[in-house]
Amino acid sequence: MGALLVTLKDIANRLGVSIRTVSHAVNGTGRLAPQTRKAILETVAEMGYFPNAAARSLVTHKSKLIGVLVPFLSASFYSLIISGLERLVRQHGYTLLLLNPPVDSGDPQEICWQMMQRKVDGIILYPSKQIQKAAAFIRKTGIPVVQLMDHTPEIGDCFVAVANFKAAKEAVQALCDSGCCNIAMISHNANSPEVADRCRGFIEAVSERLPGFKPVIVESAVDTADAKEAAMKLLTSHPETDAVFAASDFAALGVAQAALELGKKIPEELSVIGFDNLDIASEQLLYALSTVAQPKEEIGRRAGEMIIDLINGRAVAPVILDAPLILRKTTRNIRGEKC
Amino acid sequence: MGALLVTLKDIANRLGVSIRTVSHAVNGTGRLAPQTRKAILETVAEMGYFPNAAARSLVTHKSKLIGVLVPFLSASFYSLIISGLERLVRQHGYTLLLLNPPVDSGDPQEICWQMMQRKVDGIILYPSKQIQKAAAFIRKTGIPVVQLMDHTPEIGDCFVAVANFKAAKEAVQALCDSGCCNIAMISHNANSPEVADRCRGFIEAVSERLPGFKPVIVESAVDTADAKEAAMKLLTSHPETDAVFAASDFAALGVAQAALELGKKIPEELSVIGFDNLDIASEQLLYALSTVAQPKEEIGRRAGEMIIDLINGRAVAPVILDAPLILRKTTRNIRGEKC
DNA sequence: TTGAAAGCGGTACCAT
DNA sequence: ATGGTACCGCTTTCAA
Repeated sequence: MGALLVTLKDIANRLGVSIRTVSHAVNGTGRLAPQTRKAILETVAEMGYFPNAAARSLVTHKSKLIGVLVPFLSASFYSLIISGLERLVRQHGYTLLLLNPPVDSGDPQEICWQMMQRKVDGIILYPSKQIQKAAAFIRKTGIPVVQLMDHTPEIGDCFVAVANFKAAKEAVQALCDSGCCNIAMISHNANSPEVADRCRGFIEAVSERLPGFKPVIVESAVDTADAKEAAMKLLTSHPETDAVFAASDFAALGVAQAALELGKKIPEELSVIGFDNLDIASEQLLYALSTVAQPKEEIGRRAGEMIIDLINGRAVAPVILDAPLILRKTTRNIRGEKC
Repeated sequence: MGALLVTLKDIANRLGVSIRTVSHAVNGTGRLAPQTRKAILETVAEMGYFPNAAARSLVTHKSKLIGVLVPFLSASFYSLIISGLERLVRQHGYTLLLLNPPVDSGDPQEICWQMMQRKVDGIILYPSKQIQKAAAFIRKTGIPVVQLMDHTPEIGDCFVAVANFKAAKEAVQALCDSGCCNIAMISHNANSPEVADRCRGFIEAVSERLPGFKPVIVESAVDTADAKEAAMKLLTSHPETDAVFAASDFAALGVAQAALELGKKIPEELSVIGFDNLDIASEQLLYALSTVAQPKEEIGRRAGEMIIDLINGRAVAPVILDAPLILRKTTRNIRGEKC
C-alpha cells in the first residue's frame, strides 16, 4: 500500500521536477513539454495522487461548493429539485453541501455560518420565514444566491419559481370549462407568496368565469388529515360545492377523503384538482389526482444553471416556469353542461 | 461595509495580540486570561469573523464533512434517510456532501474522487453494483464507511440495514393468519441481497405454514406499470391466487391495479402487502396499502451515529433494524377461515 | 499567559 | 519550458 497522502511535492521529488510543473501537469494549465507532462501524469496515476480541495480552495478563494438550504426533504418535492440540481452542478465540477435544518427552529445565522465557513461559491435556498431573518447577513457576504419557489428581495433577486397565479387560474378555468360552478378552494395558512398567488389565480378565474359567485376559501395545514377536516366543514356547510381547487396535493387528497366519506361521487358530483404533482397524486389506485405539475427536476436544473452563471459573473434573469395542469381521474374532462 | 474576509490576523492586529491567542479564544482551547478572551470574542463578533474551514482542514487533516452517496433522491426513500442523517451529524458539527450520480452510469472511481479530494471524514453510501467496483479504492483510502440497506464486505463491515428476511417472513405469516393460502410474490430482478432476503422470508413462511404449496414468484421492475403487467400475467395464469406479497410499494400498487382491472376485490379476494411504507402507500385514498415499514429516518440517524463513532475510533457493531408490518386496507385483518 | 514561527498542500508570480 | 518562492488562513509546538 502506498502513502495515504500523496502530495504534489511527493510527485515532484520522485521525478526530480518542481512542484509548479506537477501542478500544471495535473491541472492541464501552463505550457509544459509533452513528455514531461506525460511522465508526470503517469506517476500521478501510479502513486494514486489526487488534489487536496482544501489547499486549493485556500489559495484560489473558491471552494467549488454550492450550499443548498431547503426545509423539507420528506415529501420528495425538494428531493427531486435537488436531484436535478446535483446533476447539473456536478457537470460543472461543483459539489453540493446539503443543509436541511428542522423547519423554523434554530438560529438562521448559525445555519448560514456553516456555509460561510465552507466558503461556498454559491447558495441555493428556499427563503423560509426563518431564513429571511438572516437576509442581511447573507447579502453582506456577497455570495451569489438563487432562491427557490419564492423570492425575497432582501436576499436578492435571482430566483427560479413557478407561475403560480397563471397555473392556478388555468386549473380553475378548466374546472369551469368542465361545467363546475360552485368552486371552492383549500388554501394554506402560510402567508407564503406562492400560495397567495394560487389564491389570486383562483379568485380571478372565478370572478371572470362565474360573475357574481362568491367563492369560499378555507385554510388547512399541508397535511391530508387536517385538510380532510377542513373539507368536511366546507362540504357540509356548502353542500352545493361541485369542485375544489387545493393548494397542494396533500390538501386535495384530504378533500377527496372527505367527499368520499360524505358519499359524494368524484368526479361526477365533485371535481378536485391538487397542486405539485407528487407521487401521491400520480400513484393513486383509484382517483388518480388531477393536479398542477410543478416541474421539479427542471426547477433544480435551472437553479443550477443560474447559480453557475452568477458565480461566473454572467448576467441572469429570474426564471418563472410554467406548471402545466395534468388532468387525471378527479376531474370531468368532458365539457359538462353550463350551470 | 467591513472587509469581506476577516482573518485571525486581522483580529490579532486590531487588538495587538498574537494570532495564536485569537485562535485559542475562538476555539475555546488553551489557557487564556479571561479578560483577553472576552476582548477577543467581542472583536470577533464586531468584525464578523468566522473561521475558514479550508484553512483549518488543511492543517488538522479533518474536514468535518461526511460524504453521502445514494442512488435515488426521487422516491422520498433516501430523502428521509438523509433527513434523519443530516440532523444527527449536524449536531456533531458535521456537514453533508451530497453525491447523487445517475444510477449505474459514470465512473465510480470518479465519483469517489470527489469525496477524496474533499477529504471527507466519513462516507455513507448504498453499495450499488456500480459503487462496488470502486470498493478496493475506497477501502485503500482508509476513510470510515457506513453502508446503507445492504452490505458488501469488500467495502467494509459497518452498516445499518433492515431485517428483510424477518420482516418478509412476518408479513407472509400475517397473510397466512388471515386465511390466505395461495400466496404469490412479486420480486425485483435486481440481484440485490435485500430483495433476495425478502424472497427467502417469503419462501420460508410459506413452506412452514402452507406445506406442500408451491408458491410462484414473478419479477418486475420497481415501477407500478411494469409490476401491473407482471401481476396481470400472474393473476390470470394463477387465478386461485388470494394474496400477493410485493417486494416494494410500487410493485404492490401495480398488483392492486391489476387486481382491480380483473375485477378481484381487495382485500376480500386478494390481499396485498407492499414493502417500504412510502407516501404512496399511506396516502392511498381507497386501498391504503398494508406494507412493511422501513424506519427511514431512524436508518439515517443510526448511520449518522455509526459514522461518528467510527471517525472517533470507537468500536461499532452493524445495526439491523426491525421493519414492522403495518396493516391497512389491502389485507383482511380478521382471522379468516383456514383453507 | 502569550508570542514567534513552522508548516498543511496548493497556486501563481517572477526569474531563469 | 521550468525552478524558486511567497503566500492562502489556521493550528500547534516551542520559547519566553
